[in-house]
Amino acid sequence: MSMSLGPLTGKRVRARDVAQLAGVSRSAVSRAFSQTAYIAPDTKAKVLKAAAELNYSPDSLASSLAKGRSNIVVVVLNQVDAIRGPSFHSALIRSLQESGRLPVVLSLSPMDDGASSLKKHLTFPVEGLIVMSDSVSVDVARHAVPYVRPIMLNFERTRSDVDSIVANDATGVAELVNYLWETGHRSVGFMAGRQSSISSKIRRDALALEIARRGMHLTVEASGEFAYEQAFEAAPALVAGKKPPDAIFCANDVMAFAVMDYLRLKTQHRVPEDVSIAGFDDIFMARWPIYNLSTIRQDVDSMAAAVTGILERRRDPQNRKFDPPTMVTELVLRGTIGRRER
Amino acid sequence: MSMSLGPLTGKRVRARDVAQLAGVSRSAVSRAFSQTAYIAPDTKAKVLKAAAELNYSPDSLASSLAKGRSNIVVVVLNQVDAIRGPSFHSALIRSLQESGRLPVVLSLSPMDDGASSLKKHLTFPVEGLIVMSDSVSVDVARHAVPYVRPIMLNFERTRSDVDSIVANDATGVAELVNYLWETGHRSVGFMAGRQSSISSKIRRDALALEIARRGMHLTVEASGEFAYEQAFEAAPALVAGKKPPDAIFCANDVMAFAVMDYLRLKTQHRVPEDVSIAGFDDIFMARWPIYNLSTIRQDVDSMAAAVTGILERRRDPQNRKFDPPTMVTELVLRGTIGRRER
DNA sequence: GGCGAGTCTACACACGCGTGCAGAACAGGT
DNA sequence: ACCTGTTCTGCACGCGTGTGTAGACTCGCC
Repeated sequence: MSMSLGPLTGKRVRARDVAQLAGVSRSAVSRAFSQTAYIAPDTKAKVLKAAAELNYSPDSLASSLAKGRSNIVVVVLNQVDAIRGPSFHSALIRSLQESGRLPVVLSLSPMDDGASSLKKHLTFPVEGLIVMSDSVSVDVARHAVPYVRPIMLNFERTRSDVDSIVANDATGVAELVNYLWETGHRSVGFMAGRQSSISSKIRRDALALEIARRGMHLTVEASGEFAYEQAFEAAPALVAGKKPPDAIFCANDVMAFAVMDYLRLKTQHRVPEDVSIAGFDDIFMARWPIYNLSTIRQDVDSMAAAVTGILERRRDPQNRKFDPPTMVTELVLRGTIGRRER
Repeated sequence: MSMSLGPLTGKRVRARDVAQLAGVSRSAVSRAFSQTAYIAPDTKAKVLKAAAELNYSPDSLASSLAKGRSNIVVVVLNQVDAIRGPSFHSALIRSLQESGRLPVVLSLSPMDDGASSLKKHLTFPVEGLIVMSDSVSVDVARHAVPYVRPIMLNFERTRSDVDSIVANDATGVAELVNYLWETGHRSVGFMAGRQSSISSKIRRDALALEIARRGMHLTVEASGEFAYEQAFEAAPALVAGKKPPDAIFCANDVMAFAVMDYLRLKTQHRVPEDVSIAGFDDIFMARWPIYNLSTIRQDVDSMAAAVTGILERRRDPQNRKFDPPTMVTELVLRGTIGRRER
């Protein structure tokens, strides 16, 4: 299998080498690899045989140049583990490459709004631009690659010149509140994410709405910036009163871990006997027995597939408008939500 | 700032557009953006002004094609959070892009050795190939991109046709063992990573060597596959005897968390009073107060910089041999290593 | 054998850019 | 005024591939 090819063997093999070996013209080689172009079956077979022999495949970049259609998709993020955790990043990358696209990752500094860095680095034609960073605005994205419709995954409000996935966070939150109600919880605290984050706002609004509908009470709120350290610092405020809320909902899982750790390390409150905890995302650590967190799951694989689906539809530019895919959330019940007898 | 450019404004601007606006030839535009080519200062200024006006920068892919030198670097991994955690991935991506390279991420299925998938996806010229997956062998990497010297970060044994970074895991482990010795530990258990992983083997060998040198005892070993779940399952074996080891060293942090969680959830052993725990990597969770893990840190930023440095040196192909950069590790002492009175 | 219809191949150009080379423009010296 | 040297620009070709088009070739029929 590994034929021990010497040190850094020669140059890449080009179409003309294959043509020479197969005894045909270079353009015949090109046609053999094209889906649409016309070519006699036996010439095609001859070419493919020679190509396999030389281990040739067409240079996809030169091909992009010639066709005027690139297969490069740029994924913009701040940190790999920012919004949906590394698992979504993995799923997205894999989905892109399995659909024959080339994922290029662009990582921004935490506070970079991308205005200059996007234009500096995006000096090549792209098929798509996927923005996972919530510090990059729609305007910046549109301006950085004016000839393409960006796919915004930071949940900025929908605009016509932008594609996005409608993450149905509100439904998931409603489901959670309903379960909390049924299990006897009446007062709820909320740990918010970043101020600028739309998803944090969506989750908070849904929480407030559903709570009000049932006559429950949103008793206390704090902001944890989506990060463990800040949430740990902010946690005391959530249980400061004489009576802590029945349950605390955190805008993501990591902050839920911080609240749990604060409660067990610094207070006498037990989870879930005294305080119930719920998170959002269902990252891999939520299943660890020490947390065993009840949370709202985003299906990262179907989200990634949805992104690829958008790119697929947008290949035909006359698809002006179509329904943005809606992502379903799932309430995952583990051990951090108890029952309150009434 | 955001001048509300209409919906999907026209095509990309090319060099000839700039040339026309500046009143020069297209090649003058090209020269204006070149570092080496000769051009009169005022023509250059004229061109750059026109370029700024049109928001132009040269297509880096077409440029690669023309120069016969690509700036694309492919990063191969299994999962984003596989070997060194997402933080190294972030650091590497950023280091690459800041050095003007284009990072393309290729994510393999967990068991994929890459033999076919690498050849299928790498259909374009690359400047470098960085392999972070330990399921991809040197031979596969060499064969997938025969014209380039891969940079292997899975610590396979050094070969002349491959570049790699010498991660000085052994020194870090020696430092740890020395500290364990000084704090009175005499018996040590080891939680290994994957069988196939070279880094796990390096760490185990270093541990065994240093322990033997001091007349300490490597009393028990288990394998946790670098993963929390498997480590949690394997943890009982480490403390099964009538007397658990004084300390347990885990080949990475995540497995250390699993062992700690097992001990506190399922046994009476306290950390660090009864059993000391040490990990490897210093991922962000190691600082969480519930773990507060003593561990061996890899400096992800300098590792990433080292990778970029290798690419830089290899731009000149006559640099046949140079010393591979050595990464220093640092012993991070937190709360999971206690003192044993003797 | 000649001729028309049909099938396929090779030529040539294009994609956007880098760069060797020839020659234009210009300055300075005699 | 003429020559030499220097400085710069534009022409033209090449990077590897896709594809419209003209024409070569085959085949069948009269």
